Amino acid sequence: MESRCESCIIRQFNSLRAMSKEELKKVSDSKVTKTIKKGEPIFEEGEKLDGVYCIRNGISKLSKLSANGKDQIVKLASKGDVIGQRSVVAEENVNLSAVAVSDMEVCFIPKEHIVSTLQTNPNFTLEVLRHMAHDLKEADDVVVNMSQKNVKQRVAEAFLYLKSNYGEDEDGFLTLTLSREDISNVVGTAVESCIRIISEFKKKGFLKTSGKKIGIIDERALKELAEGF
Amino acid sequence: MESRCESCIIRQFNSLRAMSKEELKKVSDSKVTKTIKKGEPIFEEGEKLDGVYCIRNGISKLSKLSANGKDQIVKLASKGDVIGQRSVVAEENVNLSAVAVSDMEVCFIPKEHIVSTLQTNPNFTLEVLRHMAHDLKEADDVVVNMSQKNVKQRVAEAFLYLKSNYGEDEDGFLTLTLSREDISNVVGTAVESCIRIISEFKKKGFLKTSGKKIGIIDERALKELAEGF
DNA sequence: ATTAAAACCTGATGGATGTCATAGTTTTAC
DNA sequence: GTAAAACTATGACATCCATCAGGTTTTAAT
Repeated sequence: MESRCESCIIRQFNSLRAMSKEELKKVSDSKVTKTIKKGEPIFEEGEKLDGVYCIRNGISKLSKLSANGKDQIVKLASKGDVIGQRSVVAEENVNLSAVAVSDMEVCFIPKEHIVSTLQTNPNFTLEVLRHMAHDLKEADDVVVNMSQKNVKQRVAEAFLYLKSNYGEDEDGFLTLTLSREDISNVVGTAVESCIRIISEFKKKGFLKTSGKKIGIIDERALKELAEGF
Repeated sequence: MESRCESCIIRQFNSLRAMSKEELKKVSDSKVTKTIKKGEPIFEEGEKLDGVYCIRNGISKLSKLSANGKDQIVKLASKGDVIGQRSVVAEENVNLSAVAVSDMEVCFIPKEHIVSTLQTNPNFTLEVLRHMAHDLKEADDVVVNMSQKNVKQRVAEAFLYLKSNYGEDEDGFLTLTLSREDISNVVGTAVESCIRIISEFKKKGFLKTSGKKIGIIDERALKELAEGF
């Protein structure tokens, strides 16, 4: 299952594409590919990371524990995303926990290679910077949504997000199946409230469910609801 | 009032300190110092920025308009902060509006100088990256606070933040006086709710007010409240 | 296949918070 | 210096949403 970074397609989607051949060779020689089962952690909030993780397959939730004991999911990361980068760049302990929400395959890249490339290859640094600028914008948007939209709107948005980012299967169900609790933790609400809203959306014909799988039937209605019409 | 960037103390607090003498000279030759009165905008959401603004004096609110017409304040920027950087780096229109909440003096730096330095000076790029990594962490924290803390806790936090970042005057009032509406927009709540909570804090002896000025009396109580005890 | 555990769902209830109405106070502008 | 405008404050009320309690269904383990 091992492979060379130089020929890894995933790399095209992230900042590693700005590395030179030699830099990439060093990374490839020292990287370690790991398999992570659904539910297992990649790293935990507060840990000191010795490198970053490049996601080859699967999806991870990045979350932060709040004072009241609830986990707020701040971001979902998938194929091509590099996680742990923020903390390596800032030379701080990691501020979020990463847990697999589906089986994953990731490459661990020791930070020495990242740090030394950051110090010498401005193209790479700029590429990382651009990605972080994008993440920051998204985070700003999340802040606004959290404070200005109600739970129903945020639940609607969450499903639209899941569809547009991870797609749906041949039966029209969202490819990424999250537990009701995970959905609640994305939305920032109580599990019961979240379930109630899903039921309501089902009754109104916006959604369909089958076990924990959820499918979007009326995307337009969800969009209008999320936008506040 | 004009001065050279090379001898500007402000620079020590931001990423410009990683510029070389020559780079800084070019910036200094092309920069334009502007005075902005309280209440006036520096730039508006959606605009295309031709440069960044380095704050020499005063404080600006960075906010985003939500679908329901309310302005959510995402960040307060002050002396030494460089604003507009995210959008210049990402080559996107700016995602936030910047409005002065006190009289300000800012230096406008054309983006050519920023972009060319980003492409050639890895130290500078890394410095900008570190700042952005820090902002991203803060944004993550705000997301968690917004979703997991109640309004009372967030109001308490806001005052603690204002004290620790901008200090208080000789009479014990917060140096930065925001309108009740601005406080509400930081906290993400209705003005009336915010005012009611301020009244409650006053009755409990946590705060004192004098006109729109607010002073913290019992910092410990506010901290405990914000942390959820 | 059986049982235990986990996840999902629904109802009842109370507290938190937004909205509307109205009045007092401070600031601004002429 | 005065009137208008903007801001601050408080009450009444409706709604949203979290919590608790109790059920059902699904999943996992033996």
